[in-house]
Amino acid sequence: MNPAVRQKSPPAPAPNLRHALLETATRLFRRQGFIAATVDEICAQSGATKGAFFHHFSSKEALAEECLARWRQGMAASIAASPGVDAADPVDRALALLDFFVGRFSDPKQLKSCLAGTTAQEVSETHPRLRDAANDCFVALQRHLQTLLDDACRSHRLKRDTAALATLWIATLQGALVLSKASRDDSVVADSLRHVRAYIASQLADKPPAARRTAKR
Amino acid sequence: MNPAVRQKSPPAPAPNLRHALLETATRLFRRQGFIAATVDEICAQSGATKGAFFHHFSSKEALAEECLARWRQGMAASIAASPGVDAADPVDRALALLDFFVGRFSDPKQLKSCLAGTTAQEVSETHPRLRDAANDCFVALQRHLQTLLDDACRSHRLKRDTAALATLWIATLQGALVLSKASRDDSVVADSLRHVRAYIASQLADKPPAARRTAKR
DNA sequence: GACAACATACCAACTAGTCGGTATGTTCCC
DNA sequence: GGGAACATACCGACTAGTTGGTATGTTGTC
Repeated sequence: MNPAVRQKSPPAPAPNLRHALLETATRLFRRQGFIAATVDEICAQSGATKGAFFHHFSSKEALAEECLARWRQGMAASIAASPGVDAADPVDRALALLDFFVGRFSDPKQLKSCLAGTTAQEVSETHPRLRDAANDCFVALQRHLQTLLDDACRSHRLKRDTAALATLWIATLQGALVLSKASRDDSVVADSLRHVRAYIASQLADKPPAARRTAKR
Repeated sequence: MNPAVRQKSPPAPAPNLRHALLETATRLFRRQGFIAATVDEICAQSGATKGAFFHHFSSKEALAEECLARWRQGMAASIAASPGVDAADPVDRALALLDFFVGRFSDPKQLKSCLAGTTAQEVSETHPRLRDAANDCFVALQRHLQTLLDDACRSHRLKRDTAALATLWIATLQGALVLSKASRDDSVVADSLRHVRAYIASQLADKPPAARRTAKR
C-alpha cells in the first residue's frame, strides 16, 4: 500500500511536509471518507498549518486526486513485487496474485479499507474528477488481473469471461471491505476472497464446471 | 404523551409529510451519501420547511436511522414476496432468491445503490448508531440467506460453510455497486452476481467441486 | 533580493439545529 | 353546545459553529 516511489531524490531529501500531508490525508480519507476528513484535521495530524496546506495543494479535491494517483501507483508497485509474479505456469501466476491479496487481507495489522472504494462511493455524484481517479485504480487492477487470467486461459486452451472474473474479484474485495466496516469484523474480507479464489481456480481448471441448474435470465 | 388518557387517536389520513421526508432522504442518501445530502435539500425536495423537519425528526441522524430501519423492512418484504419462495426443493428456493437479486439488478430502471452500503462505509467511524443500523440490514439478509442455504445443504446431505457463502453474496453485491458507481456502468452488478450464483450453485451440487490447486494460507 | 516554504489572521458560505409563534383539531367537563 | 385545556403539525427567521479557502506577513537559502 505504501509506494516508496521517490520521483526526485537528489536535490532535496528534506523532511517533506507535502509528503506528510499526502500520507495523513490518505489515512484519514480511508478511515472517515473524503468529506468527513477536514483540512484542519489533516493539517493538525501532519504538523502543518493551513498556509502550508494551500501552498502545496490548490484545493482539498486536488489533494485527494493526488492521493488516489499515488494509491494506484503504490498498488501497482506492490503487485509487481509480490511473490509468484515470475512463476513458470501462467495459471500459477494468476492464482499467486489472488493469494497475495488473500494474504494481505488476512494480516490483522493491515487496515481493512481501500481509498478508491471509499472515495468512489462517497463522491461519485458530486466530484467527477475524484470518481474518475478512483475508477482509474479499479481499471488498472482489473486490466492487470485480466491479462493474467487471459494468459492462464490461453495456456490451457480455455475460453472464459476473464474480464468479468477480474471484475468479480475487485467487486468482492470492495464489498467485503464495506461489510467489515459495518460489522467491525475483519475476517470477512479474507474469507470472501478465498471463496472467489476457489471459484476462479475452478474456472481455470481444464474441465468446465458443470452448472447443475442454469440461472433464469 | 399520556398513553392512558388517549383512547383513540385520530387516524391521521394527512398527506404525510413525514413519509415524504423519509422517501426523499432515502433517495438522496443513496445518491449522495449521508453527509452530502443536507437537511435543507431534503426539505426542499420534500416540500417541507426546516420547522417541519425537526418537528418530525429529532436530528438528521435520527432520520437516517429510520430510513435504514425502513430499508431493512422493505428488503425483507420484497424478499418474502419474491417468486420461488414456495418452491418444493430447498435448493430451488435458495437459487430462486439469488435469481431474484440478479433480476432486480438487471433492470435498467433500478437505481444501482444500497442505502445500507453507502451509509456503512461513510459513517462507520463517526456515527456508530448509523453503522449499526446499516449492519442490521446486512445481518438480516445474511441470516435469511444462510437459512435457505442450510436447508438446501441438509436436503442433499451436504456440509458447506453456508455463513461464508451468504456473506460472499452480500459482499459481491455491495462491491459491485461501488464499482458501478465509479465506472457509471450498471452492468457490473448483475454480471458479478451471476458468477457468484454459479459458484454457490456448484457448491450446492451433490459432488463437491475439485480444487485443483489449494490456496496457500 | 528573489524565490520557495512556510505562518497567522481572517472571511464568506454553509450547516445542523433552535425558538417563538400560528392554525387546526381533539378532549372533556359543565 | 360551548369553552377551557391541550395536542399536533407546521412555519421561517435566526444562531452558533464549522468549513474550505484567502490575504498577507515572515524566514531561510541561493
